[in-house]
Amino acid sequence: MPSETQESEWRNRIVQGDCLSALKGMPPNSVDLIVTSPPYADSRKSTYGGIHPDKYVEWFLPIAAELRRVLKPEGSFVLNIKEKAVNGERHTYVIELILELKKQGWLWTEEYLWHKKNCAPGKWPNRFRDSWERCLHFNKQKAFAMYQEAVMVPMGDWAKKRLQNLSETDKIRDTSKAGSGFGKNVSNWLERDMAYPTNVLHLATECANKNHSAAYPEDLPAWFIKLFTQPGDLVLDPFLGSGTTCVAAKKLGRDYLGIEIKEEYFQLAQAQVSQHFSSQK
Amino acid sequence: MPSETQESEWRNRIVQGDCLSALKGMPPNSVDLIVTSPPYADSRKSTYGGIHPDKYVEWFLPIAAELRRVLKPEGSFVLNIKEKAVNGERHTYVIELILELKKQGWLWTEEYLWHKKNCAPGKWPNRFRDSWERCLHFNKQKAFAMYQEAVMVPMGDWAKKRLQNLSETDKIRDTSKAGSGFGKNVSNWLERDMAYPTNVLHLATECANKNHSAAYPEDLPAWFIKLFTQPGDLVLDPFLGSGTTCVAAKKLGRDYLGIEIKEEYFQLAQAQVSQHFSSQK
DNA sequence: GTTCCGCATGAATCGATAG
DNA sequence: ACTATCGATTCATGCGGAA
Repeated sequence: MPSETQESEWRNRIVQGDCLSALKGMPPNSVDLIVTSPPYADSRKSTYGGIHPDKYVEWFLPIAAELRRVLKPEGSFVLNIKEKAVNGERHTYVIELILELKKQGWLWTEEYLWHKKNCAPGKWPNRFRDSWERCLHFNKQKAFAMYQEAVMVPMGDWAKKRLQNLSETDKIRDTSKAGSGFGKNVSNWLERDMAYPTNVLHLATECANKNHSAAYPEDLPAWFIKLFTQPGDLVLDPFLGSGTTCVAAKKLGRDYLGIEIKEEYFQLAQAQVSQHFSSQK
Repeated sequence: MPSETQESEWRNRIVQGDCLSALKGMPPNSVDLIVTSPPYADSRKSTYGGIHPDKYVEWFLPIAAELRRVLKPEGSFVLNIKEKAVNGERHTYVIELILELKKQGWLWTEEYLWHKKNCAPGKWPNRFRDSWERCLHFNKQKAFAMYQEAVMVPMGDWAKKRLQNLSETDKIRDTSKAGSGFGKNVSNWLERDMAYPTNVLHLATECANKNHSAAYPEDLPAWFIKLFTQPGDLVLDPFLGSGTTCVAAKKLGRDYLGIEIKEEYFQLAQAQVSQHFSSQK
């Protein structure tokens, strides 16, 4: 960790260390977006020092307070998380966390979903395979940065047909509408082969043939990075893992800052990001 | 409402009245499955007497206590619900309700999702269209009835490719085999091509062109009815609305009980169910 | 009898305006 | 300052009429 708290020291770096300590060294109001997938409760205890579900909220809250401090007022915080099933029930630490984060001052703006196209197989007597995770969206204030056009998607089939066969009367009608001042955005209609997405991301999980267990597809942080930042903005992941968030940010021309406590993952993350640089040049 | 509390009085009927009062007249441990979509907070205030978001939990809890009383020990309770956006934030009444239901003794077994294929349009500066709702699954005890085979689905790409590559003669042969009742082999193949679903239901909302506004596609209760009951079991919907749950139950050979307070919806629900009867005969 | 196209219609939400 | 109402925005779906 650098001892200076100048902003330039906190850009395009991967820091090894405890994220709470590292965050405390950072200047306030300097991050545009936080995207992270924290260690899951009790899972992979051997590899990551799992947190017991009953202790999860109290473990996370001090970190969240620091995240709130370093985030810009118009910034966003996206938390990818899913509660485990414990003793046949869904544990409540995630929803308790939402309530506590609100007490901390966070606004719970939205709950996006990651609907996994392919999820781990398995069979249990009391439940099916879990194919979704929460992407909780928090803010410091009601007015925050959002660039919706950056994530538009092609429209449904019907639109293609419509646009192909756009009749003369249709065109005339649209024009006259605009002329009379009612249809304020003709361009919207004419250029309309793209639509805004919904709050569900339907992405596949990353394939397993990489030499790390990144259960977080690059498309996930990439989507939120496009949606909530512009090129040159700073993206923070306090639980970097194998580096996915930083790679996504760099590929999109954003600055990144990753924090990772485990030596092994820290090395891996550095390698992933460097690899991208070299392949770029 | 009947004054008797004999079980036969509470099967294959639609009751008009306040659901809390009606439930209190019911015998305990008599229902196999409760599937319902209660009036959403503050919505349809004009037509349904909307409940204020801040009062939602306290309004729902006494009803939930009665539901728990009438549910069989091995029964399930599926609650389709989604929180509103209030003042730019997602309201917390749904997650507070989960915590309170647990205090009441319910087990929060799972959270299924309804991922809507088509969701309401709209554009806002701070969020996208909401295309999902929660289907919270609660139980009285850890061991409950679940018939997973009843909701198996055709397998994914692997099966599709196989079917694509089948020659026409193969298809005909397979079809005729199946149709003629031969072929344990065929059924084996079919079973191999079937997989257990996940905890996400990807269904379209019912379209508006019907003469009632059932914003609850019949496939949704039907799926849970198949999953958690057997023919002859009793399915309860304490907020019946236009009757969708009862129609789904009856079509699947289950007994039903619907409770609806609004005269208009009560009439509509009765009509819907009768219509199904007559078209059956 | 098909296929195609036009159209109305939402379990929505926000911001502005009015009381 | 707080609540109530209204207009604007937006797109997948299925019906009905047309080709």
